Parts: sequence; C-alpha cells; structure tokens
Amino acid sequence: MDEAIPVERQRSTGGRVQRTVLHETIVNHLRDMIIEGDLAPGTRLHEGQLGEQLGVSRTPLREAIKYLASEGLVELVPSRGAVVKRFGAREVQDMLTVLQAMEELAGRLACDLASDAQVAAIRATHDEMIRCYETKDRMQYYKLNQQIHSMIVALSGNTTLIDIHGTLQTRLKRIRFVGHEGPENWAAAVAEHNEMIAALELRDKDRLSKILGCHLQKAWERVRSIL
Amino acid sequence: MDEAIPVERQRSTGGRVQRTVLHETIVNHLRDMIIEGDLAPGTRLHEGQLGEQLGVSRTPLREAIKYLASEGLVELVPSRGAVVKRFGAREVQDMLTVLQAMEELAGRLACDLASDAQVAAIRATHDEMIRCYETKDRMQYYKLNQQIHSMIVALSGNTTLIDIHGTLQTRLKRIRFVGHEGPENWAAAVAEHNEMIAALELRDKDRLSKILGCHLQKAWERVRSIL
DNA sequence: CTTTTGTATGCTGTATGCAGCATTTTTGTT
DNA sequence: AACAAAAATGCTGCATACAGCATACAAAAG
Repeated sequence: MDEAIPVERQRSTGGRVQRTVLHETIVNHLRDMIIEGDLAPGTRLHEGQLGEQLGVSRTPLREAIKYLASEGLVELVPSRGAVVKRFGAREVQDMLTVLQAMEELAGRLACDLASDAQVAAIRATHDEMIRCYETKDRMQYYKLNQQIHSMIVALSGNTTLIDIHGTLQTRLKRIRFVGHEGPENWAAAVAEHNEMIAALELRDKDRLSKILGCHLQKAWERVRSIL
Repeated sequence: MDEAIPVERQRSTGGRVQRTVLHETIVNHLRDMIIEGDLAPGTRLHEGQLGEQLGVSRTPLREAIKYLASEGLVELVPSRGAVVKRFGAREVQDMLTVLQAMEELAGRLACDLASDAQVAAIRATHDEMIRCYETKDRMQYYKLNQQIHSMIVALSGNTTLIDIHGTLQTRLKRIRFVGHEGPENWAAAVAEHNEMIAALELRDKDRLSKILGCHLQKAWERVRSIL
C-alpha cells in the first residue's frame, strides 16, 4: 500500500495560486488516517517509518505531529515519540457533555441570526438526509447528519464556537464511526431531526436548544454500550 | 536583554525525574511572551532571530510555533512565516460568549461533584482575594480571580472542559491584561464573587451558573471600550 | 535457575545545511 | 525625475546528519 501523499500541493482556487505547505497537508492526511482507523488508538507514530511511507521527510512530519498533539488527537511522550490518543468512556462522555453545551448555544445564536435562505439550505440538506434514511443509505445519512449539525453551528457566526465544535466533532468521529445504531434508535433520531428543523424554521430558540441537547444525550447512550 | 531560556529542564517533581522536551519549554516561553506583550499582535516570529534570542535552534522553535498555531495564538502565513494573531472586537466577543457557556456548564457540574474540602479551598482563595481587594493589590487580585474561575472549572472534573476553558482563558489573558477596570466596576465584581462563593457552598446550580454568566457578560462590557 | 549488570541497537530530539521564493534595492531607460 | 526591470539579499521550507536516551538482549554472578 503506497500511502504517499498525492501531488495536490499548489492547487489553484479561483485563479489565485493557493500555496500549500507540506506540514499542513500532512496534518490533514494523518487526521484522516486516524479517524478512519488506519492508525488505531495506541499506535506509535514512528517518524522514520511513517515518513518513508508518506514520502516526506521527518521535519514537516514532526511539525504535523506537534500540531495534532495540540488538537488532542495524538499524545506526546517524552523520548518515546507520539502515540494515537486512546479515549476512555469517561473522556468520551466529557467531550459529549461539552459538545452538547456548544450545540445548545449555537442553536440559540442561530435562531437570532439565520436568514431564510440559510434555513432553507439546511432544510434541503435535511430532506436529502431523510431520503437516505428511506433508502437505508447509512453512510450518506451519517455524513449529512454531521453536516447539518455543522451547518447550524456555522449559522451562529461565532468563529470560536465553530472551531471548537469542529475539533470535538473530529475527535468523536472515530468513535461514532463504530457506533452503528440499530433501526429502532435510528427512527428516533430522525424524528428528533424533524423537530430540530421545525424549531429552527420557527426561530424557537429554547425548543431548538433543548432538542439539540437531548439529541446528543441519546447519542451518548447509544455509544456507551460499545466502550 | 537576555531572553535565553533558563536551565529549568529536567527538574525533579516528587523524586521522579520530570523529563522536559525543548519544544514544550519553548511553547510555554513564547506563550508567556505573547500574553505579557513582549510579542505584540502582528509581530512576525522570525525563526533565525527569535531562535538566537532564546538560545535554541530553529527546529524545536518551529515545532513550538506549529503547536501555538493549533492553539490559535499565532497565525501561519505560507512563505511568510508566523505572526502573532491579532484579535478584533468581534473575535473577542465570540470567545467570551463561548467562555460564558463553558463556565455556566462548569458551575452546574461543580455543584454536583464538589466535596466540602474542595469548596473550602476555593473559599480560602476567595478570602485571600478579598484581602487583596482591600489592600488594592490589583495584580495579585487579578491573578487570584482567574485562579478561582479555573478552580471552579476544575471541579467539574471534565477534562475537555478544563482544556478548552484554559485555552480560551489564555487567549483572553492578553486582552484582559490591558483592561484595567475602574474602582466602581471593581466593587461590583467583588460583590458578584461573593455571591458566587455563596451559591457554590449551597450547591445552588442555577444560581451559580447564572452568576458566572452575568459575571462574564459584564467583563465584556468593561473591555469593549478599549477595542 | 534467577537476578543483575553491561552492552548494543534503534529511536527520538536537536542542529545544520541547502534550495526556492518573495521582497527590496539598484540601475538603466524614457 | 520617474518608472520599470533585473539582480541581490534574506527569509521560509525541507532534508540530512549527529547526539543522547531508552529498551532489549545477553552474559556473568549469586
């Protein structure tokens, strides 16, 4: 398996040459590898081997690892290198608790700021997600689900909130990736999403905030069994 | 001015030799320099010069910069190095909004979990802070103030919450550092702190949460003028 | 046979060297 | 004198080389 980083560097975005730096490319690549399980929790990130595998030198690789360490995806052990951080049940619960508070806040802010067009865009994504539910396309459903949550957070217009929510979502992605919920829970989740959209369209802060909170609380109950 | 990093590496903590790595030392050093204004917002972090000034080589320095970039204290501009991030009024407001939500959450959790001994420890710090208020020791007051907030967050027992709160507090420290509030506001802040401790001792979630929220909202109003 | 110590290997942590690109300055031309 | 073009300077970005520390294995002593 040749994991070498593709030559996507220096790609243009709208005429302007988007300069990409190698360490940033590596960060994204490693992040994906961790989320998708190519790098399991507890795996040591061997600088020599991993660097050779990706076709990059140790320096930018090390910079990328430090960046991910600050993000909380890897752990730095002095003189022993970096390992993919392993999350216990407690840590997952902690993250979900914070994520819940952040989505509740985002929901309130979104109700104040969202334009009709923006709400319509979410509604469209929501409808598409429902179609995936009806055709049992779990993968796409899951993806759109996350996207809707991110869109609501984005509506808050709060960059700090968006950033932190994104970081937490990334960390949890690997966990949820495994947590394939059963059909009974799935229907409930869809029902909650319907309520969510309705509350957002009515700009009902309290209701939206409450639904988002319950939604995550149930998500936790679903994954707690697999830990 | 010799800014060279002191030989604090490899200091012992309770018999066990605490191995320190250079990039981590540099991270802390740079963070302090940014907070205290030695590195003003917009300042370019020149690898050669800065490295020489600190007495370290470029590699660990660069790793430290990448780490701080992930923390949000510096900004990475391709081909132009790193600059100390400049926060606008909007961004500060965003951060305070999130910080408020975090402290409200922490307050609730703390009421559930705090032991009498832990509450007593906060009370002691609080009393010491009050003494600083009476003797007009602004600097020490300010320090203890932040410490109390951090202690309450720590009582939540939620590591994610503690981390994020710490990061935000660090980013805002530089701003608040400048925001020397007048005596009239100072008295109000002290009054709020008294209420805070009282609510915590009574384990009154809703009250503590509300006070913490108001407290930060006022803090924002105090600093908004200086931006 | 077990335990302890010494040695060897391999990895991380740090330093230095080289190439590419951006910026700035200088010189030539209009 | 002003503007443009070219060259030089200096910085970032990447790779490689070196040193220190941890671990593992082997050998010797109890």
